[in-house]
Amino acid sequence: MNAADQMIARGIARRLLPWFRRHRRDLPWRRTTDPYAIWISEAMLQQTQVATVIPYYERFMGRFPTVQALAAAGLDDVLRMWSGLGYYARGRNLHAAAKAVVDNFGGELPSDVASLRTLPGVGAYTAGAVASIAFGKRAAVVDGNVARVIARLFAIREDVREPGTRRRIWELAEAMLPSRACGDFNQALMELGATVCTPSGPACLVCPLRNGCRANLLGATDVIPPAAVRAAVRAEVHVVVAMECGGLWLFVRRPEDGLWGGLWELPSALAEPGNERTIAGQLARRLSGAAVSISPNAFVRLEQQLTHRRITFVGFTCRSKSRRKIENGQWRSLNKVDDLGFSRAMRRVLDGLRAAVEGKRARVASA
DNA sequence: AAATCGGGGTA
DNA sequence: TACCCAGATTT
Repeated sequence: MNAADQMIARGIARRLLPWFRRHRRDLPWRRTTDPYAIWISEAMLQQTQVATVIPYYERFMGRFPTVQALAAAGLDDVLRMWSGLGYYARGRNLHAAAKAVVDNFGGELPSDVASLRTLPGVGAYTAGAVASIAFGKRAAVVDGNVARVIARLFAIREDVREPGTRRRIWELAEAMLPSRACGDFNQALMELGATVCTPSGPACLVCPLRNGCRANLLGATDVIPPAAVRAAVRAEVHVVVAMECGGLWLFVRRPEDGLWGGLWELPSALAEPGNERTIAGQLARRLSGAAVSISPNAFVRLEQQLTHRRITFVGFTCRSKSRRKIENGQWRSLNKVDDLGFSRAMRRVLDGLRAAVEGKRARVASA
């Protein structure tokens, strides 16, 4: 880092901290000093916007108010509270980390970056955030907001996702840290990125750092930082088999690794456009262990957009002669599955199934 | 270094 | 539609 960068870096906090005191949003996790609560919020905020997190945070803290409560809970219970929030490894890691805090740290969240980093799901960002915000330690953070703000302040035109660029941005973030109020300073940088120094159309006119910002002086905030190059979205078809026997339906738990790891679902399999019913038939036969006939028509067909794929769900019903015991499976009433964690996509499939079952019941009743 | 992992907000 | 969000982990 050169001397000019050092000069700029040291002047940031003096302008940013007063701005933050006036403009800080009132967020649930800013009303507490409990390190556990702050940690939960940071885990939920990974790749997830503030507005999305708020209701999940409130529910989660109501159900697991302490690290002991979280550590004592079952994984299913944790994933159920995470249901719909996405990136479910976060929930699994949080649960494992809570147990580690109880087992290895006497039930108190460690306060230093190195110890925090040993917890599953706690990376460089989260360790710095918890250390600085919850414990007042002098630790930097770099998230998407901070990377964008720093790239613009110093007119860094390289891809901020490149490791070399990331290292430079971390160094600058550390150089900018004031000697105290580091938690506020880190939050201020992120708040600025979220509300003023936005990805497109930043509000430079009201930015407290506009005078020292090289991208602003160059009129280059629209090209700094450069947009990410993203992988193409691929299309997939997932068939779903809703297998019923005596009013109960078969649910299975997905393997812990991979998409929607550890969540529950109606049994599903990857298919190709056109062979949905064939694949569904094979899946149904494998599950029931006997010849079964699946419905001629799909009870639901819907699309779920993920970041890197567009998944079409096609669901078929079938009736099993017996409720076979399936590993990681349960036979449940359709209306009593609130204790299971589902993906957003599977919840929509289940809504479609309930509607189809209700519709059939109504037709039978009126006949 | 690259791939993987969700779902929603916003222009 | 395209891009991004208080990233971490695995390969």
